[in-house]
Amino acid sequence: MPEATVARLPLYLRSLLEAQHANAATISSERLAELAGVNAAKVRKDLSYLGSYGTRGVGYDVEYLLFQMSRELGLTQDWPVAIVGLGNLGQALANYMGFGDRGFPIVALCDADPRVVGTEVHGVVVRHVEDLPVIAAAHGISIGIIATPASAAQDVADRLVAAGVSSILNFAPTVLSVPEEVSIRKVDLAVELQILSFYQQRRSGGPKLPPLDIPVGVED
Amino acid sequence: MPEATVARLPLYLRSLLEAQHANAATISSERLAELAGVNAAKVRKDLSYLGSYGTRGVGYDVEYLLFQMSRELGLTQDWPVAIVGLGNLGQALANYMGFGDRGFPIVALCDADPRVVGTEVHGVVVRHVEDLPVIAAAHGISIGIIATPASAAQDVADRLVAAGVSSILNFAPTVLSVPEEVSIRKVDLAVELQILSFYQQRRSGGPKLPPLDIPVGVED
DNA sequence: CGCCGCTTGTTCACGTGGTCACAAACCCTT
DNA sequence: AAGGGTTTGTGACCACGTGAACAAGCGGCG
Ligand SMILES: NC(=O)c1ccc[n+]([C@@H]2O[C@H](COP(=O)([O-])OP(=O)(O)OC[C@H]3O[C@@H](n4cnc5c(N)ncnc54)[C@H](O)[C@@H]3O)[C@@H](O)[C@H]2O)c1
Ligand SMILES: NC(=O)c1ccc[n+]([C@@H]2O[C@H](COP(=O)([O-])OP(=O)(O)OC[C@H]3O[C@@H](n4cnc5c(N)ncnc54)[C@H](O)[C@@H]3O)[C@@H](O)[C@H]2O)c1
Repeated sequence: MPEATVARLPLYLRSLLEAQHANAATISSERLAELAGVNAAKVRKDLSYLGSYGTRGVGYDVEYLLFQMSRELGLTQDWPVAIVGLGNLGQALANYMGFGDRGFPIVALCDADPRVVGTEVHGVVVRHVEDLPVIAAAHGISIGIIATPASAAQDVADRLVAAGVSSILNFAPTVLSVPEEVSIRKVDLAVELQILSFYQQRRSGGPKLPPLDIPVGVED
Repeated sequence: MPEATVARLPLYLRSLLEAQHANAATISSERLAELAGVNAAKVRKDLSYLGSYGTRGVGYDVEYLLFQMSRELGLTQDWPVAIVGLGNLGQALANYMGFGDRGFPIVALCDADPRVVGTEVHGVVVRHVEDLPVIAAAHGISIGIIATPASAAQDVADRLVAAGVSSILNFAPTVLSVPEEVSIRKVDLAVELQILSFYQQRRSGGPKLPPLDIPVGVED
């Protein structure tokens, strides 16, 4: 299945939940596309990777498609999550209710700062990052979230991998190297803002300054 | 310039800053590729969109490339940012130092909850979201961050657009519709976790259950 | 029972992005 | 001054993802 399709499945899932909430029994690819903000043809092609679960002339059965998609995304089981680094961001994540509700219970919190270790966040006691192997094994943790400063991120990633965690979500602005069999995804807010800045300046600044593509043939 | 290239420029920028920090005068595409975690040929092609700023046999002048790239990304000026919604996430973002340092000062905070309005976060007083037009105009805000519940996100987006904001970063798990001339980027943590879950189950669960692509000829 | 409108699933053409490979260009050494 | 080693910039090719179009299939209606 194409990576691009996988990345859209969660959007469809969310849209299906909305449709279900609105008591829709079936949904057309066009409506689903509208809810998910994509092209209808793309929706049909994506869904066809899951199997032929639609009915021509009718659409897709919302309940059934929800079940199939949840199964495909691995959401029929819970995936316990550990958060490492409980600063501003880590605490916000730990306090967020939306994860546990959706099958990603936050069962472990780790930090290296002795002032943070032992405190309680959202009902979970913060443990020392050294204890990761024991904690991970005890809870069957397979997903880890890194919310430490960039300087500590690679070390934390290594510890997570050593503890048997094979999926990592990284908020630190740095490139991590992990074994091939470990999935890694990154969320970098500074990058997002800079991308916005690029297009913003394209629009407003426009070509005020000359392109300045005159080569730097200066030395002579 | 290809969208994919634009999305990588910030990575190169960060890598160049690292190189600069390590007192490197020049840097090769290969080294830069290593730091940014991409292919070297891709680096060269990406950089060639900025102009021919390299020297064959030598590499790229770190300082000069930093300047050119900052200029291209619009980072030679500050872009004041407003955050709307100061719950868990919004407060974490407001307290984060990394944005102001990199040219994205957080100059305004808005919320709708009267218990939050008037409080101070990281030295900035939270204003009511109704006042957005005045606040935005006063500070010249062009970038807005939405950190409200999903149910309020579209309303907030409309308010931001009405206030003249033309770049939006959305943390709420919902699809927003905005005018064509407004850039929008979204960060959805639940989606990221679900993508990880998909590959996790592919690895661990593997094809334990049969593909189950037998059509649902059930009703009879 | 057959026709008609609707929606899916799939095919095809296209555009974008990624990778490879190599000539051109540069520095340094001799 | 010339040659060797190095690295850029780019052209060609390939893979992937996207969007449009359409036949096949389904339900409902007359
Ligand atoms: N806070 C935000 O809004 C925000 C925004 C964008 C990016 N980020 C990134 O997210 C990361 C965390 O940001 P933050 O504001 O929460 O930082 P923070 O400094 O508030 O918190 C970092 C936490 O990590 C802990 N830590 C440090 N080294 C550790 C180690 N080796 N093992 C375990 N824990 C360790 C610290 O004790 C601290 O509790 C940073 O990389 C930052 O760049 C944060
Ligand atoms: N906190 C997290 O770690 C986290 C993780 C993933 C996604 N999110 C998403 O980020 C968003 C914010 O999460 P949170 O945990 O901070 O939520 P929260 O409930 O803690 O805070 C939401 C804030 O938005 C304010 N608000 C509500 N309606 C508003 C309106 N119309 N105008 C202005 N402000 C309004 C509320 O008063 C509140 O202060 C949510 O959409 C959530 O799904 C948060």
